Amino acid sequence: MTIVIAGIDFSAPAPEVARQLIGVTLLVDGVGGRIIETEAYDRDEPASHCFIGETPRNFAMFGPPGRAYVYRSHGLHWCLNFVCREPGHGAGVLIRALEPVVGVEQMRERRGLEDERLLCAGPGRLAQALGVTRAHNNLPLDASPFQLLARVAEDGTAPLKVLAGPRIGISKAMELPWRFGLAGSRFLSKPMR
DNA sequence: TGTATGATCGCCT
DNA sequence: GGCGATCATACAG
Repeated sequence: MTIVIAGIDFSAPAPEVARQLIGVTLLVDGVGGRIIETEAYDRDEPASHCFIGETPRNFAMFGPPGRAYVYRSHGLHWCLNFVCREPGHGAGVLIRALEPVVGVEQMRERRGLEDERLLCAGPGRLAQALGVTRAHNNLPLDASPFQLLARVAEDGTAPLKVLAGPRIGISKAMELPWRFGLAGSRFLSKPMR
């Protein structure tokens, strides 16, 4: 069984989906932009919420692929993930940053901030700018309020340059290069190296 | 440019 | 009881 949204097969392994998501446009209620930074997580690896098995918090990650998994981080921030692999596996992609494109003014209002560079540079900031909360947990990504738009074919120039590196803010499985980012983008939460 | 710290809460041990 | 898949602010150098 495969589920394809915006040209991406969400039943693929998380690192693969994470890499392919770079350049895809994500809108929530018509507000959003181009994904430029992601991280992959899988139940077989101890940095993942799924490592310990299914719980009330992470149940969405064990559901069908192509849905959202939203969790609260540090009691303050919401973070948005895309579920992948087959149902019951436990894998997902954390959306860490995007380049604001549509509804920039509304994002500014939600964030109470002028600097466009910091509107969506980080998972907590991104969720706030897009108005993502627990209410979005377990919702399918191919239906309202979500909208995923396939990466537009580059106009004959070079394909997107995607770099990989260690994930941010974790203390386990640091060796996995499962963070992906668009090379040189100024909207990254941190530069890639 | 870098390191430290507080805010704040659900979930796990 | 403790600890985050974080962020903003406050300082030091």
